[in-house]
Amino acid sequence: MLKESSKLKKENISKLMVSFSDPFRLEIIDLMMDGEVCVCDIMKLTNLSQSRISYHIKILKEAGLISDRQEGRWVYYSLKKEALFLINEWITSLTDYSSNKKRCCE
Amino acid sequence: MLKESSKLKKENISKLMVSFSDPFRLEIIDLMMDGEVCVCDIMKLTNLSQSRISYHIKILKEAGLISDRQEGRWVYYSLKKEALFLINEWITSLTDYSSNKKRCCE
DNA sequence: ATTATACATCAAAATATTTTGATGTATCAA
DNA sequence: TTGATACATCAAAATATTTTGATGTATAAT
Repeated sequence: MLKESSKLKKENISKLMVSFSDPFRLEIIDLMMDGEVCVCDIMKLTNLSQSRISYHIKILKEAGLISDRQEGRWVYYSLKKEALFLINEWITSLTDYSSNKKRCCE
Repeated sequence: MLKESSKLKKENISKLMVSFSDPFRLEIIDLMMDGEVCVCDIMKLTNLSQSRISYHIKILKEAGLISDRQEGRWVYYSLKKEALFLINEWITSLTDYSSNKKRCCE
């Protein structure tokens, strides 16, 4: 069962998954795959409003998926490798189950 | 970028991720890791109402995460290996990026 | 045929999330 | 010190999701 096989608590898992559940957040995450971005970058590359982006960024941050680094007036956001790693591990534990379990009729 | 590296479309990704974004659905998924379950099993093992379970099952089904098999009055649900595999692949592509990308100051 | 079981579906209510536009704060440049 | 930029935060409105209780459908047992 998930409880046993994952280092993440169910609550954290759902928060992380919520991050991925919105198309606009996926866009933002997508941009972060190319490295650090600031809100202004995201504004240029998508056409979401500033406060809308800040809102989504907040969700991502509270899920522990991204980190921020301030440089003057800019705040740069990037994906946290550690979080990605934990998610990957969790998903893998889900996938692995399927090699152990058989269907009733197989 | 995700677009390039994944076989899943962004729309499908978010639907799959929505599946994982609700704690009750995670419970249900958790139960399915032990093999096929029917709604009545889920009712016994959690204490969600029948229609509530059916609702969540529907979300999971529409996301393509589970399959069903009817046997008399019972419908057995189970995780789709293929879907798990695709998610795993997508998450891995996310994680892999981090080995290629450097922070600005590293 | 009748009744019970297993589940789906529906509409309404409850609740949660998202968007918008306005305002606030910090940094910087002139 | 004034004005501009980058972003956060807020409250209200818009929208979406979830829950509930009722009803519907199919299967099966009596």
